[in-house]
Amino acid sequence: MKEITQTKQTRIQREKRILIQNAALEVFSEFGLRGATLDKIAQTCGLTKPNILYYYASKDEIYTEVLKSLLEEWIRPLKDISEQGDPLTEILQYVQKKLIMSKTRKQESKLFATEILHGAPLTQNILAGSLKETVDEKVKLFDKWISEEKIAPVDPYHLIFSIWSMTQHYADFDIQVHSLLNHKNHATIFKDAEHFLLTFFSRCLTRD
Amino acid sequence: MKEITQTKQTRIQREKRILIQNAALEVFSEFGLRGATLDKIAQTCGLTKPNILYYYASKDEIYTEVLKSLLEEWIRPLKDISEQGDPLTEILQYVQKKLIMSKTRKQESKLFATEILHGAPLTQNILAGSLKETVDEKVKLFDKWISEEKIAPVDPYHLIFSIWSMTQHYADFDIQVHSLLNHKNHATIFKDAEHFLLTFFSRCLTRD
DNA sequence: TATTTTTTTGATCAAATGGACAATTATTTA
DNA sequence: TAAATAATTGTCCATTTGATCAAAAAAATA
Repeated sequence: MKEITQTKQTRIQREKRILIQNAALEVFSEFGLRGATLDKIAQTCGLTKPNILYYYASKDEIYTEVLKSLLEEWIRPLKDISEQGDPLTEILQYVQKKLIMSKTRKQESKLFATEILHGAPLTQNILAGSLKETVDEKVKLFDKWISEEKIAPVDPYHLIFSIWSMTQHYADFDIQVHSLLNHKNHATIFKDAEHFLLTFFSRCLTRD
Repeated sequence: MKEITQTKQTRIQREKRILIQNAALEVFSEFGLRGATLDKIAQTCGLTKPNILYYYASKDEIYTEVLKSLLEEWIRPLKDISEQGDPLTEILQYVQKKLIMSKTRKQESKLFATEILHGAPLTQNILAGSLKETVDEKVKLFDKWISEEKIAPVDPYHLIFSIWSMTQHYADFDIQVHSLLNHKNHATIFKDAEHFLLTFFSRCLTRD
């Protein structure tokens, strides 16, 4: 039976599905949805192609599954921004967390970037739902902080976009970054980026 | 004869090649190198597949050609930054130009983004050469301005990265931007973005 | 251990796709 | 206008690739 209900998952099913997802993340992030092949995924995780299709009905299903399982983790740092903390500190910490994610989870960043870049064909609803909810919530919080004159008045939506774009740039366009920086040491690049970003955002969020 | 030397190009060759390039830009930017098919390009420009292959030896050649012919235009605004002008004005004007390009040349922006994201397989040398040259030149200029205390001391490379990432974000991730901004009017989004970015960068580049 | 269920795989298929080519048609040139 | 050259296309091919399926192997269960 191919029916796989949450409670009746076999040990083998659990193991193999994770195996496949890891391989899929690697291949999808490098080649995109269309560039990735089941053969490549199969080879990466050491299974045969039909065996993969025993666990997932189609290539698209694997792709959607991988994205869905990453989304939660991807949004978390934004959710972590707390109304209780010091506004500037909270935002700078968010910047830092996003930069660390670009450093340590490059594949995930590239996967999301490719997906959105090409119109988010399979995840538009997910992104428009779960993500939008959290963003709207934090925008309200930022607006509150602005009205209380705790941070400088800036458009909260565009502030979030700027944090995303500047931090993710180091993951998504790593080839270019490294090339232009003479293939400087990876750790050094991120140390410099961190310094730049923190200076940048603290200046911009501090009232004159 | 398939030899097409610069001087011996037929009227038809000139016209058709441009026709193909425009169609190719449209298709490649939407689907990526692998997702795009010769059939789609042919359909888009109203030619037959073999006819396209009469003008270009392969799909890859079309792709490389499109990228190459765009690169010049893409780098130009950076080149335009002038040592003679007022430093802050020059940089803010560059930000503005890049944002306008995101607004009016979305396809090109997405094409470059996809290319670099996936390792720039066909243009790595181009990017590492022509682009790097210009970047290095402007970095020197920025460093000069910093030593003359005309702009605040920031890492010039990361400053350029931040300009690129923040402006291109509005083209590359337009789906997400529109979705999160409740599909607000296109012009309004860019007006808001411009205001945000100019405020942002002028604050950061002004010495305390 | 015997039986049932799950897992694995070799063989195969159909569709998609990049590309080749000869024959035909259109255009240029002498 | 006739010959030469350029442009176009219908047809075909080889490869890739997502997916199927029946049979075999392995694991779980009674």
